[in-house]
Amino acid sequence: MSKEITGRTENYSEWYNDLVLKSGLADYSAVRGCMVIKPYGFTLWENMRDVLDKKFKETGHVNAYFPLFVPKSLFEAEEKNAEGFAKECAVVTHYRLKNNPDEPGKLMVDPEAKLEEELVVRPTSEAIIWNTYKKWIQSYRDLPILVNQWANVVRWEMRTRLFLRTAEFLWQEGHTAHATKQEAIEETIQMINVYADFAENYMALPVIKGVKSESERFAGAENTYTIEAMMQDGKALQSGTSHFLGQNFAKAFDVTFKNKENEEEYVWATSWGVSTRLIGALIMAHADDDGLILPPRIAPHQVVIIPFLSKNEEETKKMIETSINLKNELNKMGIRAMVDSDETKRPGFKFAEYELKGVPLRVVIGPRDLANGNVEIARRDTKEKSTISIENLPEKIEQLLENIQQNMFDKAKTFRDSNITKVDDFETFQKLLDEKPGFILAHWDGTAETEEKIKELTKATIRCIPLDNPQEEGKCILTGKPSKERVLFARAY
RNA sequence: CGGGAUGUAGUUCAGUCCGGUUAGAAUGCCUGGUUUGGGACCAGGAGGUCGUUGGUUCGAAUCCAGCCAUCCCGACCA
Repeated sequence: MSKEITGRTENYSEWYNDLVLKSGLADYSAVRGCMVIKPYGFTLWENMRDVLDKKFKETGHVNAYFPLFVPKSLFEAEEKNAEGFAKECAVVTHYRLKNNPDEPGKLMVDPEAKLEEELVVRPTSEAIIWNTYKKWIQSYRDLPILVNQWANVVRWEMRTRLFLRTAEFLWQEGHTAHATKQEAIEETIQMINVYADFAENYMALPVIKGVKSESERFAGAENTYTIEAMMQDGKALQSGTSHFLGQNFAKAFDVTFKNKENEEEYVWATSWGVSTRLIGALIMAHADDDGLILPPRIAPHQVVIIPFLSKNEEETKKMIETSINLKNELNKMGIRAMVDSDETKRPGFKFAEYELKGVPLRVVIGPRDLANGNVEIARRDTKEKSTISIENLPEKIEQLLENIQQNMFDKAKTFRDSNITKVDDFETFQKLLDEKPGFILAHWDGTAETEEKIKELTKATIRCIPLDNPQEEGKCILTGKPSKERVLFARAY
């Protein structure tokens, strides 16, 4: 009642904003395009981060930290990369403020304190990292270098949206250096697989793995792998990328090593990243008009236990006790459970509040339940309520959480799959994008010109060329030229 | 960056067109009481640099200009 959420069908954008703000994930800030990630949102990010970090370490990576600032001369060294990001770089030009003599109490940039060389606020860290790697690498024995960093980056976007596109955002960026091309390519593929595994098994977000077309490729990369997810409005969201950088950065930063044959060679590189944008994906893939629906594996709270308070003090005490015992048992099993015994809020209010926050499972313990040895359980994903015996409750809850996790994935996958259509003529292609938004598999002649033209006509872009794509003869949807496989088209965030 | 809209109490908004006492409502908040199986009720109370800076005026939330922020559409975006 107090927190009205705009309906999904009414206005999808407003629905999204309402959810982010009212569920307590994030807030706007006084800085253009920058948001505050609130504790609830940050806990969610921490959970995602912890899972990913573990996976990175399991695959041999270590964390490090590189500077926020990149001297302009370093930044521009890899030309394509620099050019790709140039338009959205924040630049530090001065290092001091001073009192404004014309306006007492106000500060001004001290013109005397101009930097000799401007510092670019990193939009990504390849430049500063490869400049560093040059010092670290002399021999094949120094390779591979498998480093990741958790950091913030800044991209001065014209139009921002909470989590999906903000001027500053949090992410991780892996930067690896290898002795052979083969090894670097394997690394690139390994990491896109790590991302896909994370998206599907933790975020319950089905993704399509693929390769970017040349025009959608990361600036400075030889090849970009991507995972693409479908949102509930049928649009695609690029959810993670892994780049094979070839020797581009090694050449730009003169990073060479002596191989076993005592020959000087350029180092092979990869980089890969996912960001807080994933939280946007989570919302748009799963949430409904009542609020967020978070997958149990990363939800800040997996279970909320709400004791009903009774006039009978003794009874109330007992319900709270039972609640806390259950919480402790769940915690012991590694389940993130909380008790809300706040007397000042009524149960109905709490129900609505935790539904808004997307807590996967709600356990209600009231006098009636207590007397019968039952509790009421409500799952967020299906909104089903059931009364179950208190016997073996923790085990049942554990099972239910797994069930919810799986159900969320299945539901999202069914939705996605039913919104992927094979199309063979351009008229249908155009019509479908407007009438039934989703992904379209269509033939493409492989040229950037055709891709550009299709984008102009339909606003749809090639999201990726799926991996393990079935090969089939066909004709380009636009030009009719021969094509050997279908590629994935969609309108995208 | 272009077009449109908005900015008044924690929140949502009225008041602005047509300047004039002490700026209102709902909700939220605080206190007390009654309540409690799906967003409770009664009584009392606190809470506002009207986004910001400047201008016009005897007088500005109201008119004008700049700036800041947000939303929507577009352009742009690995």
